[in-house]
Amino acid sequence: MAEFLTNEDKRTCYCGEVSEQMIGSDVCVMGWVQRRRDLGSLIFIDLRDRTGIVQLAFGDATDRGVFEKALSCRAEYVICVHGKVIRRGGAVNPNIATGAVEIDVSSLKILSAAQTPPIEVNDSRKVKDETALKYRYIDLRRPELQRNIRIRHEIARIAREYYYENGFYEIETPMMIKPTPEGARDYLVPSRIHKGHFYALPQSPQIYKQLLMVAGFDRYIQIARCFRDEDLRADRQPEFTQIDLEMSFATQEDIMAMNEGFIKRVFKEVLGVDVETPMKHLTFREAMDRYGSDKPDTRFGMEIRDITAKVENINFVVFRQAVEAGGSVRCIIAENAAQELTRKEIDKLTEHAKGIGAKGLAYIRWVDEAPSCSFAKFLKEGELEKLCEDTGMKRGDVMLILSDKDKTVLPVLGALRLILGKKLNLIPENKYNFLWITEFPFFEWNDETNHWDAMHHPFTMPLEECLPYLETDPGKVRAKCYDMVLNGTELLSGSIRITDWQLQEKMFAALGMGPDEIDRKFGFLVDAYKYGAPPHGGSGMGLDRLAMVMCGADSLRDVLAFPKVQNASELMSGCPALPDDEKTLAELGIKVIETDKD
RNA sequence: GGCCCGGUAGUUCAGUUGGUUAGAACGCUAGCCUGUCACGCUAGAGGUCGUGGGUUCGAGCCCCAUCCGGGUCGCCA
Repeated sequence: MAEFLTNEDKRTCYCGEVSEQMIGSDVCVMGWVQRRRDLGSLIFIDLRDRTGIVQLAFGDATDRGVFEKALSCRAEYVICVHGKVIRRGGAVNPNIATGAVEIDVSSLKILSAAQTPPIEVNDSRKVKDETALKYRYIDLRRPELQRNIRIRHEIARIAREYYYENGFYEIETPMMIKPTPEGARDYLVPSRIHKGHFYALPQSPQIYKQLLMVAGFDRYIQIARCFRDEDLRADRQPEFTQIDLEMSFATQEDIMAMNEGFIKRVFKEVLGVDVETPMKHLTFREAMDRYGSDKPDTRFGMEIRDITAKVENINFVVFRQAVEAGGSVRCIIAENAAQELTRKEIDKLTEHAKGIGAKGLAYIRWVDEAPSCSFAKFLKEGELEKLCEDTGMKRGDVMLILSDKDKTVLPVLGALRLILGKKLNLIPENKYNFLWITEFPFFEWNDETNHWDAMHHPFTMPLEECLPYLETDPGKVRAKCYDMVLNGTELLSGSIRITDWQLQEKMFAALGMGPDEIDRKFGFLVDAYKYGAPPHGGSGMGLDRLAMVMCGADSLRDVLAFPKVQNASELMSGCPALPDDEKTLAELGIKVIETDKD
């Protein structure tokens, strides 16, 4: 039978706060039993709460009843103790903050007698995700997760403080909105009153925040929950949080600077790291050319090089065909990697490259006296040596060469670059490389639907200089759109919005929407811009991703309290689920149809 | 939807060419122990080998199917 707290049980401090300054004073602490060490007539209990651990001591002088209770304590019991802080009788434990002191316990209440937990609360004992997530409420007690969740809280707190100080209003936008077929799949919520109709959960507060600018609020911020019904990744959850903002009468530079200010502050306050601002800028084109990615990790080099001109005299049909088809020949050079990158390893990389769209991968590997080359038989005397010399390839290096359309060559080399960076340990830890990527293409050709899609979203302002190409050459149109990238992770995406309704209609038209469709889907937005709209723009920063990088975690799961697994279910509660009474579905006018698994 | 990896005790794992009663560590239970802190020592309990089917004299191991978990490509305006 559990004991209860009374008015005398007032916690005086957290476990991790008990210090040498408190020696001699009476304290009351509460928490979970981390471990009990029973030495016979001497018992020690490590008591844990969110701040850390303090040792409780029970011995000769301890009241027998209290001693018996201490004896009965097991892992994860929740207890409340009163006692006196004393210097430790034995050795100091340098591994914990409270290692010089202990509490000589005078009373103990067992508030909850825990069953033996299925998993241990211990950072050093790795439990597989499946089990850990099923018992998430236990796993979350681990110091590492406690710390991550706390850091996440700090980020959110600092965001609010910073943006409030800068004149932003926090305004909530609806969580139940109109479904749109554009972009990611919506999560749908059925309407009881309007049978057969659905609300969508927002993929972002995009349109509403723009309307808040039209409404004159000038500066808006929201720590906004967003939903996308797409497949998960380590850095992608179906439900995620953005630090979402919008500013009126602001330029792209103003918005970037505002975000930089936040990043500078949050890194300083949380990690003690000074972030240099203004951050470096790279256009989308440059990023693709040099790193094969619109979110390059610039913590290491190995940049992509265009060697089309250097191989034009080589009579290798693969290169020739690619160039004739409008493509290019490009390479990355892994310096001093020839020992590690064996023929077998290169074969693996080739397979990987094929898996992501390349037709093949050529290489030069220079380990012995003379370099070996996958297309040697197509080379004339001296050509290989000349190629090495021209590209600055040295003995000990490996060059990976790809020839195809740029659309294939660049991302594949970019992916190989990242794999090699990790494999060859080229990525320094504790380094934070921030970067703005700008001038994204507005349109992206969709091979499946055979029309242009908006790369960012259709409310993005094109660069003025690109307006003439809108109808003639959409592929050339670049946008006032910017991503903040940190160590290869896209942290933020934002843009200046179109505030001219006629231009907005033009953009919709370029995306293949007829007047009726525009009116049906976005009529209210176009209308809004007819009644006086300030120029404005904004951004959404991934709070989860920011927390992930700041915590040094590999997965969003490590910074979310209750994450979902790969198939978008949650293992603890077992959602999603079919409502278990028929009335619920009937009221919604919904009938579930059994389908074959496809 | 594709590809790759995994599923054996409460937990993390080992398990040889298919061969006796499936092992270890930690955890758990009991006993002993006055300075431990991953306490120590002694003893003990604990297994539908993810599930279903097949091959075989015999399957944790081989084959087929399926479920679950992880990574990734597609997808993510």
